[in-house]
Amino acid sequence: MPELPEVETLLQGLSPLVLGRRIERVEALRDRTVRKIASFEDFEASVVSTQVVALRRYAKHLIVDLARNHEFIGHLILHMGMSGQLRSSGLTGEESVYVRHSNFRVHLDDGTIVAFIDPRTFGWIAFDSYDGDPMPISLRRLGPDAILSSDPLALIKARATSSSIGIKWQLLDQALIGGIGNMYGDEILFDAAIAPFRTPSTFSEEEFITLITSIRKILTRAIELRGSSLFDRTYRDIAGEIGAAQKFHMAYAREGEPCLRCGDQIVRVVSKGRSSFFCRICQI
DNA sequence: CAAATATCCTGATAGC
DNA sequence: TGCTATCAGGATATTT
Repeated sequence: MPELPEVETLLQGLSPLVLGRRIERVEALRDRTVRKIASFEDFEASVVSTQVVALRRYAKHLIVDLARNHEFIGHLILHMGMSGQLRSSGLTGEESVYVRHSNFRVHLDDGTIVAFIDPRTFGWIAFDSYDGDPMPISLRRLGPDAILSSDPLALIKARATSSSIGIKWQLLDQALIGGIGNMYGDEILFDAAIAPFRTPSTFSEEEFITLITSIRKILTRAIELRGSSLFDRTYRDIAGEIGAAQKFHMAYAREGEPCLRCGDQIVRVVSKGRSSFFCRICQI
């Protein structure tokens, strides 16, 4: 389940492979993968023969800025969904991009092939034309990025306190703050010692500051550890290597195991169809 | 209008 | 052994 740290790791791996390269060909092997387009032919016409001039990440999205004749024309946007992976022929050979569920491929002018592999097809790719705003139109509804934004506290506090839903669901709301998913949501709340179902309207000023501190701390550490690869090893970087952040997980997927702070059992509570793992003693 | 729920999908796993 | 049922989850559409 690639969240912000996993997407940041993919960005680091992908950048040196594609920066400055020209897109020669794109292949869509599955209908659902390329979305928000009138037709694949339109999409193809938009991106083929463009040059990759920049790569960036916003929330859980990878943004590939494209130029034609040295003029910036738009962005390719990638969202990894639940099971999305990237693989490059330049790193792991051609056979690694021609695998089952290789749903989308880009062929570059140096022969490199980059594949988007996604069994559960919750991931997607889109193209947004440049319209004068550096933020692609598809991403403008997103809230501040969880780590790029210098001061998300002021931005989210007013909105969070005006809602009656629990903090866990607010952290997952990409329109409020971008980049946090179910896994890091639990890790952040454990670190901040805040219970997932607490409503932010009950938070003290200190608790807000603690929460913002934990968001930065947990996500930054996970980036340094190159993301979390759980038991199923679904997440891997573009070279196929697993991350190490899961070794530091204190709550997520630890149901029944002892809390590493107090020794009580970590519990799992399902609400709105989503699991939350937390410690009933440490998180209040 | 806000919040809750249904929906998409397939690999892994539990249970019989 | 091999089958079936269940589960996981991000974002969007639909319903309450």
